[in-house]
Amino acid sequence: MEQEIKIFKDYVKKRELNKSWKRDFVLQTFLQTKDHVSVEDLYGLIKKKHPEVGMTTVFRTMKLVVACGLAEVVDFDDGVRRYERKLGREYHAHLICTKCGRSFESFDKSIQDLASRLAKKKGFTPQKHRLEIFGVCGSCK
Amino acid sequence: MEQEIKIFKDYVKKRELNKSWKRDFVLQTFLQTKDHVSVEDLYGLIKKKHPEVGMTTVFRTMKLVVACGLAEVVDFDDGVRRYERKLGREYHAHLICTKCGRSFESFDKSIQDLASRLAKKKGFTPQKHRLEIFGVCGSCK
DNA sequence: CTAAAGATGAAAATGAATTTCAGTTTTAAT
DNA sequence: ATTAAAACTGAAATTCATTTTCATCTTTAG
Repeated sequence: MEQEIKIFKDYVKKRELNKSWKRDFVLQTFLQTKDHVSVEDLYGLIKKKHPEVGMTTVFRTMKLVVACGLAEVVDFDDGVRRYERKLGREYHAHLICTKCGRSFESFDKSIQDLASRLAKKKGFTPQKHRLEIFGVCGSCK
Repeated sequence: MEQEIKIFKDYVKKRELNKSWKRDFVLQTFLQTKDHVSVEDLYGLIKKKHPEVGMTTVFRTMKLVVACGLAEVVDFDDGVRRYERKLGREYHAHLICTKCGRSFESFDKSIQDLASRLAKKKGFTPQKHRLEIFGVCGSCK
């Protein structure tokens, strides 16, 4: 987490942005989450301690957090943007249960291998990829 | 295309919906498209011949077309829902160029194999999956 | 033919995300 | 420390894709 905060601060400095405790608090709150949080989720958590931080700031901060590579946007097909921590986490696929809505992660080297193989085959320089598997989870069936 | 029209008509009958030439025309227009069309794309095509068909009907019809399995929703991260024909098309990954925005398809058996292997490993019954690879295409670099 | 069930388009509503703007905070130069 | 410029902020307004509403038109069964 220290490392992530440093990356964020460096990024803020590089972009010549001012410092702001609200922004820092949004980041800190985000870094304490697991899995996949929406802005609304985060805003709910933040409000408990600092109701003076607005939703807009959460949106704005998360855009920065993505921009500096600390978070990634994930899409579960429900119209809400979610974020997950990126740093130090290997690439992973998402398994989304279509019954209970819970999501799981699958770490597997072969996903990356496959993605870059397919990209090269088409003359692409791959930047990122995502694999989402929808199905029914063990406890739902 | 005949086959797809039959599937649609059967589905409409099963759901006890009335018939409607407008709906049929939306389907027909969709079936003539390649790649990945948004409702706006489709509406543009439809308006040329039948300006009396409204955007709402296109939205409503495409929901049916997806429901009966003739189309699939694809997400290119730009906030617009796109549809692609499904029937008789093998599963494929999408390669999306982050410079020009064009998208390509990659057919490769190993994607399915990998997805179902990962699903089973987690106790999931897989229903569908999607793989999107973002990068820079050959002509953009 | 006719009434009920469905389908339709225009307009209103929705809802997540973004922009605007006036007021607040931070910064860097004094 | 003072201060003016630049950046940041929340609330409200805006955007934009999609959905809903509703009065009207079309289809269907009887």
